[in-house]
Amino acid sequence: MPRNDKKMKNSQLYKGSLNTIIMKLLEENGKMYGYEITQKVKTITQGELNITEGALYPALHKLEAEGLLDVEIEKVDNRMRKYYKLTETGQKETVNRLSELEDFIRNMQSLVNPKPSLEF
Amino acid sequence: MPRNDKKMKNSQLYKGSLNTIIMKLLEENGKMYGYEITQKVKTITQGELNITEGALYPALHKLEAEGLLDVEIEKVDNRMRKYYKLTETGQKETVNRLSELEDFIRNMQSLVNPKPSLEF
DNA sequence: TATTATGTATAAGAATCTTATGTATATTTG
DNA sequence: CAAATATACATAAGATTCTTATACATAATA
Repeated sequence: MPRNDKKMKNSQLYKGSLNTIIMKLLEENGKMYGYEITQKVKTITQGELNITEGALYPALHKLEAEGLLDVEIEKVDNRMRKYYKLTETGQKETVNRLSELEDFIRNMQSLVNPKPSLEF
Repeated sequence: MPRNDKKMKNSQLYKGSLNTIIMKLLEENGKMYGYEITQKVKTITQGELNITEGALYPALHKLEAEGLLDVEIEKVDNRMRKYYKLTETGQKETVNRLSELEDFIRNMQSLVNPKPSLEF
């Protein structure tokens, strides 16, 4: 059974951003399951970012182990789903992560798009 | 001889962005040496991003090995400097990397700051 | 004279991700 | 209806990138 995923590989730039993405999506949507997260990200980025299972599931397990996520298992259509949601700690930490992301983006833009000192 | 660098550690988000930063700075400044790059980045980001030597020098060596950078050794004040500059290939690749960075930032903003469908 | 600044370098280990699998059920397509 | 695709989870091996800790050396400062 071949996996015909056309694995166009993500830019190295995404390395390190997965946890923040997961936490933000959970903050926004209350609870989500793994597969749903991959699809949501694909949709939002118009196919530009594809989260692989090999990255996603270990990340979810780690966030759970760190006490940032809670899990709740459901069975839908005879298929298992593991719904994740932010714990209270997770909610607080999400604020920090999003703040870090803003700083990061701002810094990257400063580096790449340096403002001319003055113009006229 | 202790290094008293107050190593406040960088956010994981920066992981994967170092090559792009180096190439952009070289595109902008023509040629730079390693230490100069660390200082420039520190200045531009107002101390928020500190590139460590352990990350920088291997990255420079790799970019050189990939044919994206050329190196030229100078001796200033009896101290060695290795000036790096983009090769022609490196210049072309820099355009791609910057384009990737723009896409990355755009995608992260879409994920984190989803637009309301319509507002009024 | 001891520390800090300048300057390069590498090695060990951590963290994150890709790639390749494995298992299982439901749905769609040829 | 059989095969492929979609849905849904999981892990292991290896690659890549980075942190941390060193190492060496000279110049400037406290």
